[in-house]
Amino acid sequence: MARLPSAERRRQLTEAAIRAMSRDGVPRTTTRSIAAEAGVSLSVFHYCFDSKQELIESVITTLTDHSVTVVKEAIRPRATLEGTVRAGFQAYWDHVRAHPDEHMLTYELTQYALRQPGFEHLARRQYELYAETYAELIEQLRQTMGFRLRVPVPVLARYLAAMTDGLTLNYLVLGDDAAWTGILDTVTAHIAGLAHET
Amino acid sequence: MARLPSAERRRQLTEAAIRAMSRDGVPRTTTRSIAAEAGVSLSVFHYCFDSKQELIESVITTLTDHSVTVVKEAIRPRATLEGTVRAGFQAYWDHVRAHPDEHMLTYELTQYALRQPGFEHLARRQYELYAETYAELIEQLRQTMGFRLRVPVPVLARYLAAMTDGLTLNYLVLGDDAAWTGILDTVTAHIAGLAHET
DNA sequence: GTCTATACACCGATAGAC
DNA sequence: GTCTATCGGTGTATAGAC
Repeated sequence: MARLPSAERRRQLTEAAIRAMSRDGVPRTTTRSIAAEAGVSLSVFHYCFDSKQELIESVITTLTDHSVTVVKEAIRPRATLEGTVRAGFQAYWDHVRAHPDEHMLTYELTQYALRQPGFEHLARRQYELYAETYAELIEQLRQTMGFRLRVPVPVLARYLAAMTDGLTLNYLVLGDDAAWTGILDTVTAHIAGLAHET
Repeated sequence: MARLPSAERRRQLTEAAIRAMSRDGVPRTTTRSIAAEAGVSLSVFHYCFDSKQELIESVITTLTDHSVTVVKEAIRPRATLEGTVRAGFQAYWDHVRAHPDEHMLTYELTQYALRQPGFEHLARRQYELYAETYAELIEQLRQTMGFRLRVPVPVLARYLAAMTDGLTLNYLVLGDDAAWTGILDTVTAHIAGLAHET
């Protein structure tokens, strides 16, 4: 087995864990299966990570940063405010439909973190980061496109984060792609209606 | 050990499992800990249930029916439509704040069911039942209080189910009780605004 | 520092005695 | 119906080779 620096091995094992957990689910993913997926022995795993928890912490931070990137890239100014909101939701929704396993995994890891003593902060960081990301994007759009909001930015940001979270989870459970267009339309109209021109 | 009929033992074990899982989380709840919580031996457990999966199926159906009852009891006609919606959200929200562990457990069990081959139908049944319950309540309120809706009932029902689900999960992760009143106000105004008098 | 081999306690599940 | 013994598999730890 090639001798690689520990940092590189950690990256390999983290990516292997994301693949294995997305495919098999968190509970069924064992340290042995992660090591096999990365092509190393179980002992190498425990040389790079003190425990399975430490590996999962690495997985959570990696995936959280990725999700924030997805949301940030989904939203950018268009011709009208309603069009901007619609395109943003659509881009995010397309990502959910294209990568359901990855989104499912983030929910599983949230539950894992909430139940693991000393890991609650990772779940909170994840959800706070979502709300902060939405808040930044709203503020940015507000300045670029010029409008006022009928509700405070932090309230709208948390509402957006929670609502998209709920829609995503319900889609992952129920599927039925066609059923959500009407809901996205209703939500889009609501959000756009919360803003008015200055 | 007293010799009880198998059906009674199943009920005891199901209730013991709900207590143990709410307290310790699903992954940490072992068949041995459930048996101990119910005051029986491990073998009695495997006499009443073929597997841990079969016990969990019993837990899921029990809790799903309970959640539906909570939502149904939360919503009943008041003086105004906005007041009805507000009181409904408030009653549901009070239940979430009073029993966070039970709500957390339902999310964990949803994830469990989605990942367990042959159990996906339990997760779907759960979420379909929520949407159906909301649809029934909307229809019932519509006839009692007399109003029309700007969106089809099934769309509004699914939207309500998904949104309350997302708000609940975000509250369970972030806590911060005070932060959600503004969001509940915004949502209440939106939902009430989707209806108009006939 | 990196990797191999092996051992241990615990889990879910089952067979078989009483 | 109830219990003991036991199985393969899991997370974790460590002694020691390279």
